[in-house]
Amino acid sequence: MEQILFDFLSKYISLSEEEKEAIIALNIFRSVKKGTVLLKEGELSNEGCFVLQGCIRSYYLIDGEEKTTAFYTEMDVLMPNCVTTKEPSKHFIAATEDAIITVSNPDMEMEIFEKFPKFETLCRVLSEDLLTKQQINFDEYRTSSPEERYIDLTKKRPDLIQRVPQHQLASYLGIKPQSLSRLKARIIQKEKK
Amino acid sequence: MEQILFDFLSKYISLSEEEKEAIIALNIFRSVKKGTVLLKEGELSNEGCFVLQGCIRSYYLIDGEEKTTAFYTEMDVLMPNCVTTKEPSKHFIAATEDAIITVSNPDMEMEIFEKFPKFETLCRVLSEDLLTKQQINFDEYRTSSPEERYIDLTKKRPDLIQRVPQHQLASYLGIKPQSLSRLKARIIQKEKK
DNA sequence: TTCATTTGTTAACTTAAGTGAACGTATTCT
DNA sequence: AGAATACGTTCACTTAAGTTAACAAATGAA
Repeated sequence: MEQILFDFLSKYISLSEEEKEAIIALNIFRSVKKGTVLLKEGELSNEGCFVLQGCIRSYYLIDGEEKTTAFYTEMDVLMPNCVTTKEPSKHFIAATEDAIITVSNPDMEMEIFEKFPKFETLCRVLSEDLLTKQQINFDEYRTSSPEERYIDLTKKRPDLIQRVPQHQLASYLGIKPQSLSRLKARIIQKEKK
Repeated sequence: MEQILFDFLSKYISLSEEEKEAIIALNIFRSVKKGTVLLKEGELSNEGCFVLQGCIRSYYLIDGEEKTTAFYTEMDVLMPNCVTTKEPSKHFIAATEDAIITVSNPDMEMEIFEKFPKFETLCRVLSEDLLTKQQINFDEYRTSSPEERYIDLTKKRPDLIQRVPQHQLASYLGIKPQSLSRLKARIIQKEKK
């Protein structure tokens, strides 16, 4: 299990055995059951997480309706907005599948940064990386239609279409479940021609 | 002019005179004329910038049409995606108004990080901050309609509505200029009632 | 196993954004 | 100054998503 985390980290820096042990000593691995809500609207949290296995979803509750804004799967980093803003969360975080994650908070980071300064470089590069990915994602969302977004998703994250309920997927694409069904039918029609 | 930059940085760390001088010595201030294209699609750049005055715009050219995805104004940090991805840029960056900016690249960062390690902490915290802001922005975009986005913009960035051409604004809101005109007329109608 | 809830699809109708064109007004270039 | 271009709005028509409702299938709990 630890190996997945170290594989991910090795994309950014190489770790000595001592450093790996320091990470394991933090005892950060958690197992989460499907349906578990990790963060509710209005709550404060200072924990970020890394997904080793399973699927975690972020969503807003607006006029009694769930609006899904993100799915975090294997090798994804999840940092709730309230960790940075230090204000009550406006969104929910919940497990859409059974999941195994690691959990960390700023105090733990500080501790590690002091022992091993290169972890701060890791975190800087990682968050610059995440920022760019997020920016590209946002730009793609802005510059495409729901249909294009769906087709794009079948290419970039084909697993999501299988593992996630369609109404959550529709919401993630910015439309209603009925529109997603219609859109899929439309695509099949086009393919036949 | 330098003062604006130091005011911004002081939100994250306090700087000694020596550190301020080290920054000034880098000679990073640039003046940019309205209309100047700073980055074209297909080009590579490793320069990020900070806007001291004026307005810089990011946009994509899709089927001969400009799709505006961001406006950077006073105190905003602009990091083109290609700086991180190291692949040819997919978007353009241009000055929508005359502007004064600072420019920096990873080599300059490295140099500063070595002399003053706390600059790396600054950059880590700054990019974590930007990531969260970007995430909140994206979530708001996803969970609202063009009309809501327009009303939201009048509250959060009222200056933009005055200083930016309406067709760029429409594109930024994810609609055509005609729809923006219609939407504004609709809002006025509602206000009358 | 059965009953209830959740989920996914289809259909008819409504609403709002896209499209193409016209028109008046700025702005810019020569 | 005059012509050309760019800009913003309005209009009629098209297109796609929202809404409401019905129904079938899958899932889950009693």
